[in-house]
Formats: sequence, structure tokens, C-alpha cells
Amino acid sequence: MRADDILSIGQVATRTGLAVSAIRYYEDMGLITPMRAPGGNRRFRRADIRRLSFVRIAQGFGFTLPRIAELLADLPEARTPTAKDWRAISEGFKQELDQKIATLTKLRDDLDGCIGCGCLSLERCALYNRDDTAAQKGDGPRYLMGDTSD
Amino acid sequence: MRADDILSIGQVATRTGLAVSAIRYYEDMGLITPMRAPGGNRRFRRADIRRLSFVRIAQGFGFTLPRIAELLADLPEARTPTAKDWRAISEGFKQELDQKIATLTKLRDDLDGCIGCGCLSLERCALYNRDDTAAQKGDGPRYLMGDTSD
DNA sequence: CTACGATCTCAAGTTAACTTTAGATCAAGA
DNA sequence: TCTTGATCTAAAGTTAACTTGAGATCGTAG
Repeated sequence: MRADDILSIGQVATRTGLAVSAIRYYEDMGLITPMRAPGGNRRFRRADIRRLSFVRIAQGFGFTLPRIAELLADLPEARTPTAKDWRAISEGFKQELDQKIATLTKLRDDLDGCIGCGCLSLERCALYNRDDTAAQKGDGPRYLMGDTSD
Repeated sequence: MRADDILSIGQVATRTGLAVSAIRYYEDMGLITPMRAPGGNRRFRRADIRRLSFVRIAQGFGFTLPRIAELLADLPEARTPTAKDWRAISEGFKQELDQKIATLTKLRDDLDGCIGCGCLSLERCALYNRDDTAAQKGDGPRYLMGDTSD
């Protein structure tokens, strides 16, 4: 229980790399709920820094603030959730992450193939012409690029 | 060389799931450069659909349109790039993808740990209290959540 | 107690990424 | 030819996520 377990908004800004205005905005959006000093200044716990770090990361992967708020709202301390609630939410998020990881990995591997084959023209590149080189029938998962036969 | 190798903007919209207005906007942003019919209507090649699919995917991972334009501008057909250019760009993008995959995987695995341990309180959860359970010295890569000791 | 930087609130401004609107033109069937 | 839906351009409007500005208050070193 060190003294700096309680932080000012400026300190949080420094530690997270976020602008003070952004932190206040996140509070407005319900992502964090800092305490208040008698005078009205915000007082942050260490947990808030972790939540804010989570926000930055999730944002970098295209999650919207409302979606992030959902995740954060159901995960943390207030009104202790049941084991079932927690598990459902976590699993849901994990599935989203798995999906994103799978797509990203596919994208990268396709690029790897492109680099490996040394092709210079998209006209000939497997990444952009999968339907020409792969099976013509649409069995299994759809191609990464293009939802029909394109 | 089927007739539908050339598509109208409406057909492209249907196939990609994008709005017609979005496709026109992407042209303004330099992401695609469709041909024009004598009357002025846009005519798209199959490659454009793949480019647009790429745009959607990359956007979902937080890439901005200017960044995507960079990637697309140097990859495709116009003014055939040298092998060195192509390789540099692809490698750069691949590194970004690798970085994102690593971060995402870390995030998911942390969640896995959370689910596995069955904890319900963030006060006790390893995901939110890594510094309490892991080594106190900052050796190796920094923790996912929180850049300092938080 | 007095400065003076850090914070506060509230409202308005900004940027990216699109959408909507308005009015005109294209394109293909009856 | 007529007509009806698809497209066109240009400009203005929208939404999310913040930032900036104005004017007042907090809080702590001197």
C-alpha cells in the first residue's frame, strides 16, 4: 500500500502515454470510474492504469470504445459477477481474439508466400489470384480475399 | 476472360459488402483506380475486388486508409516495382502483422489464464496484477498491460 | 497567505471515414 | 422513344474519438 497507489490524472497520463483530455473522455464513456478528492480532483487506482492500457491495446485492433466498455464493465470489481457471467464474457472476447488472430495469421502467411515466390506482379501473385491456383470448388473456409469466386 | 471480369460499382458493392459511396470514397483516397466507360461510369476489374477486400481486413486491424494506401500503392501493377522495393514493403508490413499477432496472442493467453484460474475479481486476477505475481525486476519484454511497474 | 501550476467543467472545434442530398446523365428494356 | 433504375459529381452532413479554449478552483511550495 504505497502512497502512489493513488494517482492524479497527470500522473496517469504520464504513465499510460494518454492525453489528460483522453482520460477524462474515457471516464465520460464509462471506461473508468476514478474516485474524487474532497476538492473534486480525480484520484486513480493502479487498476485504472491497467484498464487504460487494455483500452489502448484493444483500440489498436479495431475494437470500438462501446465494445471495450462492455468488456471492461462486466469484468471488473463492481457488483461481483457470477462465475457464469464472467466465463461467458471472457469466452466471447477470446473467440473474437481467436478470430482476429486467425485472420491476421492468414494475411501474414499469404504475404510470406508472396515474398517467397518472388513474384512482382499482382496479376501473377497467389495472394491476389487464389482462385486461379487453388481449387475451383468452394469447399472449406472461404478465401481471405474476396467472398465469392473473386 | 469472362464478361463479368468487368464490373459496375453496384456489382462491386454487392460482392464486397461495401457501400457504393464508400467505394467512391476509396477511389478519392487513391486506394483503387477503376477505369471509366465512355459515358463516365466506373468499370472495375477483378483485382479491384481483392484490393477492396484487403482494405476491409486491414481496417479491421486498425490500419488507417493512408497506411493501407501506402501498402496498396506500392504493391500493385502500375509502374512495376523492383524486387527490392516489393520485398522491403512486404517485409515491413509483415513485421507489423507479426507484432500485432504477438500482442493479440498475448492478450488472449492472458485471458485464457484468467478463465482457467476461475478468479472473479480483478483484484486477484493475474491479468490485472501481473506485477504482483511475476518477477519484480523488469527484465525482458515489458508486460502487456502497463508500461512501467503498473 | 500567496503564488502558480495542475485540475475542473462545459462547450465548441477537429479529423477520419463515410453517408446523404441534389440535380444531372447513363444505360437497357418495353 | 420513353422511362426507370443505376451512376455521376460536388458539397454538405454525420459519427466516433478526441482536442482545444475559457474561465474558475484546487493544492502545495514558499
